[in-house]
Amino acid sequence: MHYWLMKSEPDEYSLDDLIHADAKTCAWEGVRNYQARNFLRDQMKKNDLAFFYHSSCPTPGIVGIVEIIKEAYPDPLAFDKQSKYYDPQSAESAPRWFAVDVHFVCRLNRIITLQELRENAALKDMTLLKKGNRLSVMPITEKHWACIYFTSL
DNA sequence: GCCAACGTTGGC
DNA sequence: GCCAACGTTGGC
Repeated sequence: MHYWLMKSEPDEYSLDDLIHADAKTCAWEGVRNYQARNFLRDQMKKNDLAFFYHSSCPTPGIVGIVEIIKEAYPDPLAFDKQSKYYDPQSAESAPRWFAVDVHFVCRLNRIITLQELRENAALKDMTLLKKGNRLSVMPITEKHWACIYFTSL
């Protein structure tokens, strides 16, 4: 069992969008960073949990929890010429990019803001808080997961 | 393999 | 909109 943090820009796709999606489920597509892809493709397993993080918005932070319900499969947007995530170098016979399916678990009682995460000494080693970190999919330790979850209660 | 130029992320 | 910090591309 692994824990994750997944970023999404709420203008693009927010936790509310997921709550209102069919079966409260969506494909996590459009990851175009190799390190993030490797986590997603090689280490994300069914039943893993992930924090849903809102980025590039007025108050960045963790807003909810989702569950991985389908492990990695080729990202269909990479084959879609109409998509901004289209990648001509990703052949269907040798896909370069991958997606997983996630299902809504809960909204946190309150947003745990990036500022609050930074101010929590117990979280200072979190990948998210490392200088220059730009990963949209990253692992999170069980300790950090529990710490964040309990502060949300 | 080096590295300059360019593009992107994402907080502020 | 600014800009730091990366990641990618492509000439050499």
